[in-house]
Amino acid sequence: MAAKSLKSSSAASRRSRFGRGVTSPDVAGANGANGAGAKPAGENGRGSTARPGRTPRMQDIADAAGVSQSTVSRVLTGAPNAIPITPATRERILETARQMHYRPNPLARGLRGARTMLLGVIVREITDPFFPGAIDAISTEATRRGYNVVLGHAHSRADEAIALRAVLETRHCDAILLVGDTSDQPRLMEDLRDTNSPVVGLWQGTAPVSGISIIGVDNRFGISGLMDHLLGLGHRKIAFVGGAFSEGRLIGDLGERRSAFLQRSADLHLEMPEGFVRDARNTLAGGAGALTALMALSERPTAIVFSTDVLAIGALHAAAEMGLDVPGEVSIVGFDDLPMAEYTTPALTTVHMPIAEMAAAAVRAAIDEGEDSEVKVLEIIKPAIVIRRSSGPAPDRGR
Amino acid sequence: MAAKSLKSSSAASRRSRFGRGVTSPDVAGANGANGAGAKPAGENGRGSTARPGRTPRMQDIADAAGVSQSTVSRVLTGAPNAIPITPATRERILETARQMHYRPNPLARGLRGARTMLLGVIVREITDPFFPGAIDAISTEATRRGYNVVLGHAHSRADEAIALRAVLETRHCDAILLVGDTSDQPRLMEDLRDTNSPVVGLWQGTAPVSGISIIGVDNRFGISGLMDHLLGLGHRKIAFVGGAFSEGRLIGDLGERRSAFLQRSADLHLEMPEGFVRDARNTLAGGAGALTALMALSERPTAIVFSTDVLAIGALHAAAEMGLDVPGEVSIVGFDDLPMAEYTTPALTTVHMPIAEMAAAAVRAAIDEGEDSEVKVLEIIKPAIVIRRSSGPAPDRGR
DNA sequence: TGGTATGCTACATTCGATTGCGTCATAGGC
DNA sequence: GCCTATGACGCAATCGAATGTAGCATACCA
Repeated sequence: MAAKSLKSSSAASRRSRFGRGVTSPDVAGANGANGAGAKPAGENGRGSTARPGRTPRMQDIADAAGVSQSTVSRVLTGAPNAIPITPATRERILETARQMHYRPNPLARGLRGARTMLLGVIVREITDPFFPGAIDAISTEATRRGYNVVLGHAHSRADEAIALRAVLETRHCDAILLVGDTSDQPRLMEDLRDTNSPVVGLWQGTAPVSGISIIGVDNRFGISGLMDHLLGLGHRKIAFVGGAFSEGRLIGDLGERRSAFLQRSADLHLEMPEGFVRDARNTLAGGAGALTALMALSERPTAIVFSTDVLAIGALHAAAEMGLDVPGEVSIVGFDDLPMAEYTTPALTTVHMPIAEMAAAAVRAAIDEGEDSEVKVLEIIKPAIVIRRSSGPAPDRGR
Repeated sequence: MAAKSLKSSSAASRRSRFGRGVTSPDVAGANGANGAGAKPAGENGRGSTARPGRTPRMQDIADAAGVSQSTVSRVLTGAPNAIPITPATRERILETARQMHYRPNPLARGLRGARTMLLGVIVREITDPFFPGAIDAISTEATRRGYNVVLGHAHSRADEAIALRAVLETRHCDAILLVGDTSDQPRLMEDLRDTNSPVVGLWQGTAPVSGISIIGVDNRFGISGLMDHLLGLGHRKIAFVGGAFSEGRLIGDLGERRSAFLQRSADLHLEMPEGFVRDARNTLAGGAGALTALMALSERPTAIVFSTDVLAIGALHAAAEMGLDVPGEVSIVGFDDLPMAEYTTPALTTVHMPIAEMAAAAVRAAIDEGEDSEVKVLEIIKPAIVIRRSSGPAPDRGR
C-alpha cells in the first residue's frame, strides 16, 4: 500500500516524463529516486498499473513480486538459463503467479517464434465412423506430449480451400496432420507445400508423397489376409465392393484395397464375372445398395469383401432385411475393425486397424520433425485379421 | 535492383544512425536524403531487409509495394478507415500481397486484442459415436461463420485439468463450447469460471448453470414419447437402462432421462419389479450386459428403454447372440438416433436428436455472446420419435 | 504569393512474452 | 582499501499487425 505512492515518483514517472529518448546516461533521475525511496519493491518497466478485470500479464506478476518482468519470464519458463535466480526470489514469483491465477499468453509466446504446441489436424469426412477413434487417439497422444489439436475439415470439394486456409491461417500450428485421403484436393496440397511446418499424412495410402511424412497401413497385406481366410473356407466366387468418398473417385487406402483385390484375384485365377467388382459411396447406404445389387446378379458371389466396415455393416443390414443368411448364404468381411464391428449381427470379420499405434506414430513424426530435422518418415504398418461370425464356409462346398 | 543501393542511403540508414531518440524535428537528415535519392520507392520503417525462406510479413509487402506497413495494414484489413487510400495504391498493394502469398499472422493479430476466430470445443468421451456428428455439425457451422475449432478432450478424471488447461491456455479462443456433460469435473468448471470468454454448454442437461449458456434437448419429452409409443403397443412391463459415463455416476442428459422414466412410470402406476431399472456404462458392452441381466430376471420386461443408442445397439447384438427375437419377444428402443440406428438389425426405434440445429444454435450463442452482450441463452429443443423395427406389439397382448 | 483545405502516407506505440546484453551489488583476494 | 569475480537481476529490443496522430504534398482560394 505504501509502495503505491512511491511508485509514481520512481520508475513509472521517470519513464513517462523522459520518454524513451534518454538512452543510457541514467544518472540522477533513477538513482536518486531509488535512493530516496528505500526499497522500491515493485513497479518497474512500462505500464505498471494494475488492470482490474483483465487477465494478469507477466508484468503484473512482476509488479506484485517486486521484480522485473524478465525475471518472471525466466522463472516461469523454467529454462536452464545462464542467468541464475535466487531460490527465494524464484519461490516468491511462483507463489505470486499462482495466487494471481497467471496463465501465459500463448499468442505472445508464439509471436516470438516459440512453439505454439498446436497440432493442426485436417480430417476428411469426420462423419465416417472410422475417424472419431482416430481423432481420439491423436488427441490423446498429442495431449500426452503437451500438444493441442486444432481440427480442420475438408468435407466437400467447395470447402477444400476454406478448411485448409482456416487451419493454415491459424498457421501457428507446429505441425499438420492429414487424416484420411485429401490428395484429391489440389489446392490444399498446394497450400500445404507453401507451409514450412511439417506435414504428416495418416491413412493416405502408402505411396510416398514428396515433402510429407506418411504413416499408412499395409492394405495389400490386409486384403490378402482376408482373401486367404475366405479361400480357406472354400470360397471361389468372391466379389469386392470398393468405397469411394466422392463421386466415383477411388483414392488412397480405398484405391489400394481395390487394386490389391484385383491383383490377387488375377494371380489366383479366380473367376470374376461381370459386376463382381463394384464401387459405392463409403456410407452405410452405399454398402446396402451394393449388396442388393450383387444379390441380384444371375451368378451370386459366395463371399464379399467390402473395403470398409461401414460398407460391410450397411450390407449386413440389407442382408437381414432381405432375409439372407450371413454367413450361411454369403460371407461378408470388412476392413478397419470399427468398435461397432464386434457388435453387429452377426459380428463382423474384418481387418484390425491399429489406430492407437498409428496415431501415436503420426504425432511422434509430426512433433519430432518439427523439433528436429527434415527427415521424412514412411511407416507402413501390417494389420491383423479378426475373424468373427460374418464369414463361414462356402455354401457350395458340400456339393 | 537499382533501388537496392538507394535504400541504404535513405530511410534505412537514417534510422540506425539516429536511433529512436530523435522525436519529431526530422530536419535535414531525412529530408536531405530523400531529396538526394529521388523517389525512395521502398524501404522504410524498421528491419527492411528481405528475409529469404520465411513467410512474408506485412512489412515485406510494404517494402515491395513502396509504401509503409501501416498503409498495407489499412488496405488489407479493408476497414472503413477515416484515412482514404488511392485506388491505384490499394490495387498495387493487393496485387503485391497476392504475389508474395501473404497471409496475416493471426498471432500478431490476436495479440492486439482482435478476435482469434477460434472456438474451443471440449468433448467428453469423443469415442462415443454420438459426438462425431456433433463435432461435424459444430465445425460446419463454425466454418460457415469464419471460425475454427480447437478440440479439447476430457476423457478421464485425471485428465480433466490438463485437457481444459490445454484449451484454456490456448485461451485465444473467442468462446468455449462444452459438449456432453462435464459437470462432474469440478476443476474444469472452476477454471471456466475464471475465463472471461463466453461458455456454452451443449447436451449438458437442461438445468441452468450460472454463467454459461445452455443448449439442451428435452429429455423428458423424448422419454415420454418413447413410453407412449410402447404403451400404445400394449407394453406394461417396461425396463430402463441408464448409461453412466464414469463409474455409476449419472449425469446431465443421461440422468434426466432416467428420472423422466422413473417419474412417468410412477405417474402411470406401472409395475416396476426389482431389477427393472439398471445402470450401465455407456458402451456397446454395457448395453449387451444389461440386456443379458434383464433377460435373466424371473419376470422379464417386454420392452426396454435404453438411454442411448449405443446401449441399445449393444443390446440388439446380445439379443441376437442369445437367439432372442426383437421385437417379437422384447422391444428395444434407444435415444439419439445415431446414423447407425437405421442400419442395425432390426433397425432401431429411437428419439431423433436434431444435432445440426442444436450445434448451430450453440455456435450462434457462443459467437454472438462473444461479440455482443452478456445475455445467457437457455434453449431446450423438443426431439421427435423415430419408429423403426425394433419395437413391436407386446408379446403377452394376445393372451 | 501566402495561406488554407484536403488527400494521403509515415511514424511510433501498443499488445505480452522472450532474450541478449548490460549493470548493480556483494564477497573475496591481495 | 581497491580491484576483480561472480551472483542476481533489469533494460530494452523484438516478434507482426493495428491504429492514433503527426506530417507532407498538391491543389485551391484569396
